[in-house]
Amino acid sequence: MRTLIQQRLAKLEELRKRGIEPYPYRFVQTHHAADIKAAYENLAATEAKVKAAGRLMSKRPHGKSCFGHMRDLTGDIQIYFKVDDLGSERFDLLDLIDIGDTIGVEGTVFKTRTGEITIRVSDYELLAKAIRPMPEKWHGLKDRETRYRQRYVDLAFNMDVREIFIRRAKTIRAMRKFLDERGFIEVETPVLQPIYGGGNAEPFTTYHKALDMSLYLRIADELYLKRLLVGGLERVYEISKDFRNEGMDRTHSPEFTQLELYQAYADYFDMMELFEQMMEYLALELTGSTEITYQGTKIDMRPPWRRLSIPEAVKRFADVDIETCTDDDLRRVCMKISDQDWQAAKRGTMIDEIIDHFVEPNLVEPTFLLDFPTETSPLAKVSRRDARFAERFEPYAFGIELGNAFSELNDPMRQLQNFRMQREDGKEIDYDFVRALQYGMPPAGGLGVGVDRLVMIFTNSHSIRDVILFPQMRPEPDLSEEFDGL
RNA sequence: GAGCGUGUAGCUCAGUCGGUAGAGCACCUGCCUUUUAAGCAGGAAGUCCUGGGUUCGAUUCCCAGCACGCUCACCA
Repeated sequence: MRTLIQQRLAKLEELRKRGIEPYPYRFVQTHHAADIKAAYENLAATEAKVKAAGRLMSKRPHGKSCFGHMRDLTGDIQIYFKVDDLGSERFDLLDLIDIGDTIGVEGTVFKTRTGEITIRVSDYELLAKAIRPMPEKWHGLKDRETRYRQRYVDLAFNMDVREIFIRRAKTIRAMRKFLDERGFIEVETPVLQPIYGGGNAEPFTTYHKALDMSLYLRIADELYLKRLLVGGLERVYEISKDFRNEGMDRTHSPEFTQLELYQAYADYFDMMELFEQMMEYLALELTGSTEITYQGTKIDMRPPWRRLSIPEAVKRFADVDIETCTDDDLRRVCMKISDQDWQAAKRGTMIDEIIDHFVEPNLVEPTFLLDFPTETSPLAKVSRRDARFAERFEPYAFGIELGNAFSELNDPMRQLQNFRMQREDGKEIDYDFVRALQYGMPPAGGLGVGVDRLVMIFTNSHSIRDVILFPQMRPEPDLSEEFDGL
């Protein structure tokens, strides 16, 4: 390692000695690799000069000529250096250019005997010297730890990883377009919150020096967005980072992206339709088809999605009738799942447990799971059909929970009551939110969507870490000694 | 938090039933003007994750730790 870096540093010095700046300021690109391939016929016929830039990926010297591949945003293109074209001084200088260096080339386009489109370089320029050795050309960088920690190397060498993040950007762009077209206003609400709410998750805590107060990083945007409905904004959404101080696994990251939207005068049925339509729209925008294959399973996103009530689902997958069974019956089922203490557990908590364990894994085809127990849904309206349940649903596909939605509770006194129940579990009440409801919030449907999870589905990624550029990691051992003596 | 797995050259990986380690690519030195996982010849490169223990001797066995992965638990 040390010697490899030293060798390259020596080349860097040699370049400077020959009056070449290894880190110049600017290069004007006229074509990307993909442009050149697309416009090949014309470029070759007119012998037009192209200027392309990128990272040198391979180098195959043959005495007085040299082939290589260069990679830019759009892909790879072969480049060909010849002593006849460059003169011996410029040609010999190639010895000081390493794989991994960023270079700019100028030249004409031709096809080699084997038919590969290639730039015949008439002049070239070093744009940035790389002094660290690159991963292997054939196998690339595989080590997951290095890929996550040094995502820049992962992106530079694994084109499919780039593709994931490009598609992620497209997903979010399409989401915005879909909502903007329907009259939604994009807003920004506080990340730093004095009281956290809108979920039951554990928050991250931080501290503001000037105000001498502790603050929470938001776990959800819900309570602020609903205040905007009180203010008359009618349709709002926010795409934001939320933070939850809890375990990590393939579908949970402590820092994740959520879409939350609220629509006045709508209920949760409207949210189901909106969600279905959005998923169909996204699938078509991203893949051109409503059929999505994820980890080997193919499903069709086309509306309408299956609607399955919790009582039905539990009956079907766990063989328990929660409409007639006693708390003790539920307790017995929960005991089978895990041997923790269920004696004091609330009915809603036990039903959640049964859903997690027996129902979720079965929700592979697109499904709305609806009518959750009221105890675990304090921000939702009670069902018009059955007062034991809330008008709430969660959309599922491939067994992954993709969101959460309700007919939003807008009765201030009932909301206060629900908050007071939660306070028994040590949760602070957001009185300002209740005050806002006292001014009157229109009836509304609300929907939260896990953006990272959508991206997982649309990119066939197994883990949420694969769709987050810099996933959270424990610190690596001290790097400073790698730099000692440099 | 628990169980299992992984950690060896810059990268991808072998290997040592306990005797201080190998391959391919990358790197260095030669030769080669349409090659392409270029080729040929020669060379250099390792704290075998860390710390203890057993042993004449540990990269290998044992214990503890660290990092990462998978599964489970936690998570409205």
